[in-house]
Amino acid sequence: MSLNNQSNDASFKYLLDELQWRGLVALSTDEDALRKALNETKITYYIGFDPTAPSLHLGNLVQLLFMRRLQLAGHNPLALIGGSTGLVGDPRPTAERTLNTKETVAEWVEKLGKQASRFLSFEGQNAARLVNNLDWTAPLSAIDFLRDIGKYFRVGTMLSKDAVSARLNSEHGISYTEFSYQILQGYDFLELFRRYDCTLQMGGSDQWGNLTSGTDLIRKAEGKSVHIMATPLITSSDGKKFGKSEGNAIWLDEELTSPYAFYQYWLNVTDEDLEDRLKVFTFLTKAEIEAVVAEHQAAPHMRSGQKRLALEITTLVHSAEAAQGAIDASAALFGQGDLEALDPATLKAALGELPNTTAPVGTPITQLLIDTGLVDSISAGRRAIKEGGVYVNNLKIDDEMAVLTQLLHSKFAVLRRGKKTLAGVFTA
RNA sequence: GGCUAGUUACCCAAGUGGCCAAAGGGAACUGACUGUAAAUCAGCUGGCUCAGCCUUCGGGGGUUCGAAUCCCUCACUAGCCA
Repeated sequence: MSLNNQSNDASFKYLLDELQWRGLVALSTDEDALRKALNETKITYYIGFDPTAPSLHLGNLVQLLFMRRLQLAGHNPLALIGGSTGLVGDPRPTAERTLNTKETVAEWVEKLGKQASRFLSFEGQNAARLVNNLDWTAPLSAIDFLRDIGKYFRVGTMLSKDAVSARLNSEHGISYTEFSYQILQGYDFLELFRRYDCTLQMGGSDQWGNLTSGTDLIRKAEGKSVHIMATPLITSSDGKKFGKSEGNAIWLDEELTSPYAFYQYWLNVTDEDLEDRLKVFTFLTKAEIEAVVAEHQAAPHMRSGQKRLALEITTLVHSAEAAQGAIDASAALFGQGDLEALDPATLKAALGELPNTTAPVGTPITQLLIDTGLVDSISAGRRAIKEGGVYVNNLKIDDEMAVLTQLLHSKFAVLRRGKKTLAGVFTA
């Protein structure tokens, strides 16, 4: 981690101006009041992360870095892990969520808390604090909940929230459980306001309805006005979903998305999105980003911008060592020279960065494709070969029944599907 | 509680007794072209011991030589009525 090297861009007079320049603020409450609050006082703010998976993903990273920027300006971060909200599930516009068991959610709370902690500083005057909303919702009885909190919520307002109305208008409808979600999130903000004097909640703009439910509740229950800032939904210019590769989410956990795969994801960012990504995901200053973009545009085929972006983020999320490993592996495997020319040590290290398997000579190529996760079934493997999309050591395989024969340095093989999906094979 | 309509592969959606592993579209994947970019064009998308076989059309049961298609039942969803 390199928390110490991070800083905001001193060329901005107001923090909010920098945040806006980075494209992080799509919506907020009273902008002038917020600008003043952020510059003239030190406030306490929070963002919630619900345990809906065993790891945080790139969408969460946007929020974590958003938090970090405020912390760098001296404000006090509260990272909330939704131990209770994760048990309920916020309404997705499409369909009802499947509930996870309490044990699973508890396990994920633990994991997400650890992950989130790496992006914030837990030292100094404005050290970050990790909180879990299960701490204040678990002791609450259903009756107290309905009397003390439910009374502040109007059903008409609740129904009008986008997430709810979208579901009501869909053929899926919405369960009472998910309908209630906004009350829980609103209550979180109130509780954090009472406990920590937390006066700002941030989140994605798709959470707007849930964010306002908190400010409304605090206004009604405490007669105080508090703030919200919402980031825009990050989109890709090519229409693909942001943060997805081959349909899979990009996770921050290296077990789920290897540093190599993570690095490659960023290296493949399309030119049009480059500048936006640099602003959101790196701590480079405005001047630095302008320079990186200018250099990139002068020679787009060199991909210097993507390389810088990938290096910065991989270092941030994993480590400088992991980033270097990914760079070396990428250079070795995507290099012009033939694989035969690589020395055994470099090759071994590069293959180690990829999904890999160990198998003896004579193993069917289709089996190797499955073992390394390049395809899901034998049929898919055969199909891939038939389509001309499978290579071993850069040689196209055209026989569906082909087996492993050619090795590099008599121990390795580089398996490739398509242009850039690679895997390694070691022979015992 | 009652009535009506609905539940099809990753998503949307056609199919109302055999010609259905299931039209079409989207998305993904592969190929060509490129810069590990975008756009475009083409191919392809249940599984397997692959000229054949097996499992799929909300769950279970039934009718039939034969069911995604007909009947019963359960679950879920929407709308209307109470």
